[in-house]
Amino acid sequence: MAPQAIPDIVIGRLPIYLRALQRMEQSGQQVTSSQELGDLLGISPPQIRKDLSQFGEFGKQGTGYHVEYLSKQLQKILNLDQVWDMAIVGAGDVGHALARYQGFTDRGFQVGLIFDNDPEKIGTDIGGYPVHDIAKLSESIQAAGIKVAMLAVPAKFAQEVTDQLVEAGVKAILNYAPIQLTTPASVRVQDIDPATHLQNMSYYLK
Amino acid sequence: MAPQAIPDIVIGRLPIYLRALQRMEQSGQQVTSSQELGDLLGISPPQIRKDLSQFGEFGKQGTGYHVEYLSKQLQKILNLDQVWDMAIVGAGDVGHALARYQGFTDRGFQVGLIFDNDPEKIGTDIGGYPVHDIAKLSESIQAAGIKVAMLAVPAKFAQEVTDQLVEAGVKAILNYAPIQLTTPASVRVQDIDPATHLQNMSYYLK
DNA sequence: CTATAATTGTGATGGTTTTCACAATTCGGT
DNA sequence: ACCGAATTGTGAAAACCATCACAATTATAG
Repeated sequence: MAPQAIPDIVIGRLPIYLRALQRMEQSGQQVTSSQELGDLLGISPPQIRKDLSQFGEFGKQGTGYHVEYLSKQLQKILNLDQVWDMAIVGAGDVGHALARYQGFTDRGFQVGLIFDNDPEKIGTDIGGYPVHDIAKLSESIQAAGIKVAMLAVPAKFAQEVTDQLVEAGVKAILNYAPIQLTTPASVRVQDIDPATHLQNMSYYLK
Repeated sequence: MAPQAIPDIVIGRLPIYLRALQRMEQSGQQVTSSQELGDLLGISPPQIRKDLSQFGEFGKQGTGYHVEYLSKQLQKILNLDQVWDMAIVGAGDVGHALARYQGFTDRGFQVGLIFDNDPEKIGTDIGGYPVHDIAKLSESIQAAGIKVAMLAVPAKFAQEVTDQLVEAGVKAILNYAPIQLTTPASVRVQDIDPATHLQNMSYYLK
């Protein structure tokens, strides 16, 4: 029998655990426990243990988890034992902020190519990367073997650009456009829309 | 018995429904169905019907939902029948992009106050709004009665600023800092961390 | 060396969420 | 006026997920 598939919801928590562990690593902490992680993250300790146990036995009874070891293991599980090149599509304010964001380093990602359709922007530098003509999107991405893209174009163009990304072989899209993208099941999409997140919270206001 | 509390997970889907409905409104579409919404959003039609039924009966059998009416109802449920003023804390790249983002209008939010601690930035204009000294954070937010904040400061300062926001009466924080914030239960937090979202998808790569 | 406290990994239990199936209703066409 | 197709709202069933409780193990202190 095939090793039981891991629920999406479990995968979604692993990067949260990893973020906390890397923070501990940086501060020199060597050991932690499901209790401590849980307190820190607002997640119940049994939940954390159960999530981790899906992938193996990483802890030691009575002692807890070795921070660096667990961190490395999670990185391996999440395919972060390599650095993923990313394409940024759209060199507006959001694309700009993403290109200059220092937080990708050490978390498994780096900027590869940036694209825009504005002749004024093409050829200029953003965050040290040249802006390429979106006309060459598919071609360049395919040539570079890029599998991950961040989409920061107006909603109007988002689906059309997505289709090109998919055609170019991109398998993961971080979507900043406030629109539901349609992709084949083999392509993952995660949406980041500040208004949607805010609306979620506003239910609880008043 | 108290009217059964609505699960968080249901609330989380309402803004998604609303976004699709507003798009339909803009394109002049007057009527939709759980089937059409489901196809569009990748959510099963019964799920959509059940979610909506938690709040009332908005549809008509045989016909579906009147787009404008349902949109208005969802806005009311989400407390979006008013415009919420927001504070932006941190006038770096992210704060900049948020201040200039045109997507809040018509979705229930608008920028109120912007803060930074950099003397070079204080007093300058971003997106038409003046940047205020973060030293006056609590005071100004309290005076303006602001309940919603977007946090775009370095991780290092995020908790400290959060404490001030909480003290000033902020009840909803959209957190762009890559760190787990600690707040009283009465304060909602939503995290936006591109690296975390990317790491989630990278599990499925390869 | 032993007792105690801490902690994991996990089977069993309980709770939540999603899906299903269908009665009830509406609309359009004839 | 009637029929068939479309669609909602919802109770019941199924699937999924989180919590609990505890045996097993480890470290520490006396």
